[in-house]
Amino acid sequence: MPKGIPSAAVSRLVIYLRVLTDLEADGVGRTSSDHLAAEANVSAFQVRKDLAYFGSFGTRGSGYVVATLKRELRRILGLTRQWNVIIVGMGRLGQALAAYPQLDQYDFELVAGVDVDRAKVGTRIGDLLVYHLDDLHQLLAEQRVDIAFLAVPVGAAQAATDALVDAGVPGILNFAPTVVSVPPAVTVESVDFLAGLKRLAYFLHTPAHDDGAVTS
Amino acid sequence: MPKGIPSAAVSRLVIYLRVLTDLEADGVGRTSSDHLAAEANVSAFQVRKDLAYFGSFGTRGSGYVVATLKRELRRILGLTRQWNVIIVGMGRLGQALAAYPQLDQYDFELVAGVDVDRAKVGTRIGDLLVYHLDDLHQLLAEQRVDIAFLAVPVGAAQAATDALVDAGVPGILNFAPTVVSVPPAVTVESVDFLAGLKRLAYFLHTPAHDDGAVTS
DNA sequence: ATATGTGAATTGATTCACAGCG
DNA sequence: CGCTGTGAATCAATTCACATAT
Repeated sequence: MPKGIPSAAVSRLVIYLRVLTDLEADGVGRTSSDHLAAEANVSAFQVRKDLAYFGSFGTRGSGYVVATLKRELRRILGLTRQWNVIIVGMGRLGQALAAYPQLDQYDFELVAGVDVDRAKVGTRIGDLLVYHLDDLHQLLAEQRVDIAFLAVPVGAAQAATDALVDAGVPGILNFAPTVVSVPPAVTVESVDFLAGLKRLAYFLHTPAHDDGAVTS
Repeated sequence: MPKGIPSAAVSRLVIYLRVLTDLEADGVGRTSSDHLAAEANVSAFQVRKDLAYFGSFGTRGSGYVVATLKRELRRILGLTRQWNVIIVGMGRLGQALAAYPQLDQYDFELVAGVDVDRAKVGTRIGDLLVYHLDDLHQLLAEQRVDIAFLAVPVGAAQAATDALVDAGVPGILNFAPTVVSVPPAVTVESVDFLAGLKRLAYFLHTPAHDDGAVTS
């Protein structure tokens, strides 16, 4: 069924899922596209269209059952299986990520750290055993790895990416403020706060904005 | 001149600026849309169109002068003036941001920390003096503040945002994994690694991807 | 009566082809 | 002759209006 889905729609599904989680925690049983739209800062049309890309999950006249829609969104987003994650680069950022509390909320499981610093290799940081970047193949032989958090300095990002690709890691969440190149079989998402900061500078610097809304 | 500029174009300008900075560091004096495109993982059409939104900066037949184009992009993005930044939420993330090395590279100047923990208020973290959230007005009276890094827990994000809006902070870089609402006069950019992670899960989970490229 | 689901219309962004200039 | 700059064309995404189901 997924055919030509705007990737912006996927970003919004993530938001809807959060809203639903909050609603469920508040004991709300049913909701509507209007309500979801208000919480997510988008239009109700948008909510219904985004959901329609994947199926139909509501009942006309009465809206959506929170628990049902939440379950469906988790399924659509792939959040019903376990994802094994390694952290590449155990500096300040890598360590902060290792200590991040709610990662396992949706079965993201940290399975190892990776660094090039021999002083760190073999130690435990948090409860992650640290491997050397050169031992990635060995690590991947022992352990399925779905996702790598790339938390190395800019200058090391492409080389580390190449090593990850070579070892067969299919997904990379890139925290380095640079574009990394990968072959088509590998998927990269970037989390780039310096880019966000500079976009913000642009919007503040330049009049002509009417929004007040959010981007990811 | 800025009229109906795709916000994706702004994101790409940030990338082009990085590429130019690298080129300059390598002593390269001239470049072309083809070359920039290759480095930024986009098409040469895209590079030229993005630049054309703001003016014309090259010379036909020979391309762009690195130093000139870099200067123009800095000007367009608003990176030629100083931006005063406060960090709201001096927990693990706030402290990591306070210690981030290259922030002043483009005149982003950290001027204060903010927290609600009385044990932190009045102390220095890094070299940031920490204010109480309730004293924002006082802080803003002493000091121009252009941008707040919102690094508080999810549950506190909207309340802290309201306080920032009320105190008159025009720009917010939101690190909390939630949508915050602001009036139209305030600009928010979000840096949401959990959302990025879930998008990544979706793309890995769902076939139908041909890309290998990046998003911000 | 009410709120979803969806084809059609509109708006927006990207791609293209080539005119324009050095 | 080469590479930029840009109107025109294509492609994608959002908005809308309303038919549809409960």
